Amino acid sequence: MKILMNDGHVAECPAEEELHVLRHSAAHIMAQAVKRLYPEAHFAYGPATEKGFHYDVDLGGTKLSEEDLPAIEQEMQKIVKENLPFRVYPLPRAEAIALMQERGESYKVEHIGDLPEDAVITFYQQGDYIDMCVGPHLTYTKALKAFKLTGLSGAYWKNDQNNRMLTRISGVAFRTQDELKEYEKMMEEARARDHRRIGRDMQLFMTDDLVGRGLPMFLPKGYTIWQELENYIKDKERMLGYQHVMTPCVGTVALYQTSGHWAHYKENMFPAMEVEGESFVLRPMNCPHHMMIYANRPHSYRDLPIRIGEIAHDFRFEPSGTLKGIERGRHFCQNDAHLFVTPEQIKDEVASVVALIRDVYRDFHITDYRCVLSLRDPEDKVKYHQDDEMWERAESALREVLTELGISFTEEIGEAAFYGPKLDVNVKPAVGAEYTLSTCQLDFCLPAKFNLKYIDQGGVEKTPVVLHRAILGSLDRFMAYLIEETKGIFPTWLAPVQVKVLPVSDKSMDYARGVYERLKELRVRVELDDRNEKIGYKIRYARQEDRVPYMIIIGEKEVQEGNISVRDRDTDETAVYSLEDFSALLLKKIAERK
RNA sequence: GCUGAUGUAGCUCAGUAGGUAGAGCGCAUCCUUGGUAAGGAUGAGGUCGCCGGUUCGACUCCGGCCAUCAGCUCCA
Repeated sequence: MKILMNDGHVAECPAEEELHVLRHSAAHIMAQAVKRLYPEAHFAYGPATEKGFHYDVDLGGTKLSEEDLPAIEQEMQKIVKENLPFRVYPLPRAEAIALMQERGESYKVEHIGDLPEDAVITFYQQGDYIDMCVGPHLTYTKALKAFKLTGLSGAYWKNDQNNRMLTRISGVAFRTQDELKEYEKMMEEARARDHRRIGRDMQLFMTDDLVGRGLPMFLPKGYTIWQELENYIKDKERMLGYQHVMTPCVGTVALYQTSGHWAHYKENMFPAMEVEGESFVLRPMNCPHHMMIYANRPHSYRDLPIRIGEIAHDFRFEPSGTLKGIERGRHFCQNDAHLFVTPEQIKDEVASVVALIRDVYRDFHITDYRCVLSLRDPEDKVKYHQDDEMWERAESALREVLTELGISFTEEIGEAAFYGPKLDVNVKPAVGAEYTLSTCQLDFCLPAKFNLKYIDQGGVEKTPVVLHRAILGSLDRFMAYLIEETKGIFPTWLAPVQVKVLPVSDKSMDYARGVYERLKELRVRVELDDRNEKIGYKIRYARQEDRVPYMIIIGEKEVQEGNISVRDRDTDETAVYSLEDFSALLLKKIAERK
């Protein structure tokens, strides 16, 4: 594929760049189509994206609806057919501004203002459409062979919600029609994996308007998984010396004033409740409660590290537009812990947290994740606790430890908690934007605010350092992730129903019931399908609806021979066992969390 | 919260130029006792998201609200 570089020469495109160029040019072609249909349109940013492209457009008073997309797409097809050549030319800054002003492209003018004084400003033009752009681009419009407009949404100018909202028109583009079809198929599969859909189909959780927005409720089957996860992580933590506590979901406003949440986090909290002259809030985090537990009695350096863990219910007033099933709600349960350590212990404890994250990810086969060192934005005087020296110390300490541990991470400014920097481990869901699963945060701030102390070797009072960490993040979100990764086909130890007993007919019902009762005694999560249906129907149901790992089929043959036929979900193969042999194997598998 | 779209049975979806609704699956009952992914019959389910307005009459038209979805912003 030939591409037009911004110095005017035509080059062969490196294979790995092809899609990006294609998509970027698609954005320009779309802009041209939009300009033809809506001469009043002005353009902001129009980049290539992961699977396609979008352009943020200011249409003045014109409202676009999804019904208008086919017309824009058709106009794009027309432009492709016209096979217009792309041209490129540089302009001196003043002329560039003049050209954009003349065309009413105020966003481009503003963009030029943000560029360095000596920047070379290049313009790409196809037909009568001119766009300020560094390129490269296609050489002819006909090179765009497979694209589709996918949606319409809003987007803030420069991603700032204080700015004007523009109309974002999005599309996808690929090298060939086949690739496009492949993509559409993949998207359909992704939608089928959406945890909200599977959660409803499998009866894992529900929501109700009357209960409230962003307040999911776990149904018996979902809560079963939830409890298994809770036991799993608490068990791991106990082995690492964590002690678990239980604290209330409410605290006084004064508590959160002390911690600084009231100053830095109030926007995300439910408003205060006045009771008998005191103000209470639903807690958004558990740090203050755990600080008070630490402060409950004096500590020696010999006691540290103290690791306080809790599966804690939290409430955050999330903007309504951000709620998403159990991935992000206004109530959730954190797998939270606070590690109170001496400065010398920071490194070992961070290492131990990182090791735990890796261990857990191995258990759940999580391989596709990204580590981010989240730093404060020093310019943001509102969001962050103000203490430059403290931030300097915390950020460099955390960076140093992560580097020493050989973790590859990217740094992101303005992503820190108000009290300190964090290591975030991010994953991507089937549908939607990346989110944080695990986090480990280094905090020199809260221990001081709560005046926490320990007595060091020399008998001197010192302030401990606190690590805030969540491994499963929130159980809710972790479950959302698991549902999407497994498509609801949970490993046996997590499966809400582990075994389903399916009698072939009433003649084998008594025997089947005996098998069912025995497995129940062994604490296996077992169900008996005693409905008056054919065996084929029961099997289909057990597979499709419940995704049950094991089906035990009981007919007259099994009754006579005194054994059971077990059909394995994963292999689809049926084998004959004695009930005792099978249950021994099953219990072992469950105990090993497989 | 912002921009846009959507809201009909448990689920997936039809439907009416305004005359109070249908299908498939699921569910219940009966027949069938059937051996590894759909046996048959009958039946019960709907304040057509909620509240107002226009109209003789609104699921349909208009307004407001609520919720959901996509994206933006934000976050565990």
